[in-house]
Amino acid sequence: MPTFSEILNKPSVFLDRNVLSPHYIPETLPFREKEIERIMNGLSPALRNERPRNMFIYGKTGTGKTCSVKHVIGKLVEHKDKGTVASCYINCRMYNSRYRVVQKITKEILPALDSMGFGFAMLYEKMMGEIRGGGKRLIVVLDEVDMVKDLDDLLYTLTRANDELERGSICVIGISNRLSFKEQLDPRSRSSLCENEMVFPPYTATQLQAIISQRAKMGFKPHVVEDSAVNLAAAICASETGDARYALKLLVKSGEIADEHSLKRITDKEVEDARRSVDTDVAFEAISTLPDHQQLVLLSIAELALDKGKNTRLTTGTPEEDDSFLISGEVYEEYCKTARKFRKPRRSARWYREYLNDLEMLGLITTVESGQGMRGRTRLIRIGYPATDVKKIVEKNFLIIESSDHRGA
DNA sequence: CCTCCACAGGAAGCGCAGGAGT
DNA sequence: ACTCCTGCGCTTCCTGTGGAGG
Repeated sequence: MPTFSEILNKPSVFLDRNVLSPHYIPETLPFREKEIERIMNGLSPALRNERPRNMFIYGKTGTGKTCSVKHVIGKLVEHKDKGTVASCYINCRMYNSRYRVVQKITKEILPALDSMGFGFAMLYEKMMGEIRGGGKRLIVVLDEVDMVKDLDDLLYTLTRANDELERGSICVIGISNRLSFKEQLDPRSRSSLCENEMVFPPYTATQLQAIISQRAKMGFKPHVVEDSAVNLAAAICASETGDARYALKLLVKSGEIADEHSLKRITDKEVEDARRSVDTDVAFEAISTLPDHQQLVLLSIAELALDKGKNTRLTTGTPEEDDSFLISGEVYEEYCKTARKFRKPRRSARWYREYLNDLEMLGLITTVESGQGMRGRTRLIRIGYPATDVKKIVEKNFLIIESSDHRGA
């Protein structure tokens, strides 16, 4: 049995793990100089006590959108003549409705107030009072803005608020990784949010390589990471999505693997191993935090996909145009069975469709509208992760839930 | 051509939880 | 302690929608 001091004194390849965290904001963001300058220009009116124009930023995940905005906001509030500038960063995955967003803003600018349980009108008045009173130039960053359910209402509220304010103002910066969501917006809210638009392109392989090696130098002890390992990590990410966050995860995991095996260096092999491990970690995280019924739907899809795989095992040589698509209706039937098996009251078919949309948004499944050859209009569903893994994760989760239920009952 | 099927997704409304106002 | 109000998850009902089949 090791002691804590033994564990703490165990040699490690890491120098500073914080640097490798996706939340770390470096002093300089390579390859984003132009974008940062534009954001700074856009927000600079706040320092002259004017209202900055709203801004909408989009780009794929891990292209440095959030990082750049946080970087600029950080510089802004550090500025010596910041005057009445205030900022509020909101991740809309957690604050996904007009009510929650306004509640979060109010709590942020009025920390003394215990904002739980107020009605919307009350919160709104408190917020407005605070902005008016301080003549505040409030900058609200709405990250993953497409997650907000009543976004039109929210944007309307926030832009209308400016008309009511004779002192102070609200400026909205929306960040999204889905370009298409802009089309679903009400024309009025679209024009107000998109007063100023920016696109963050994905990093190229060489850019990723530079970013990773910069971070690796700060995060690991000298000469730990082999150059070829950095190149491999960059190549893996560039070929998949150009997601810099994924690249950082790979590095961290590689380091952990190296520590585990008491290795002094990180080579291609550790990166390869890390890749497999990161992929299952991501899936596990995404799936196990899902609400119960979404997990049940996912499990049903996984089981049907496995059944179908077995039946069509004879015709193995059809990787393209594989008919592993499932029909919405049959998945719902399977879901009802699964729900009964786990003694959960089943949700209605309408709500089940809503779950499908959520699962698709998370990239756990993909769906396509049925074309010809199909009867009627339905959705064809395909699972995004290996069905066996999904099944294992969900069933494990439910075994835990069930056993704790029994103890409770 | 029309009708039917098998769904998609909008609208309305319901019950509940939890805080405000009295 | 009570009533009122609000947000939220959900169901029920309903109106599209696009190909299959007669």
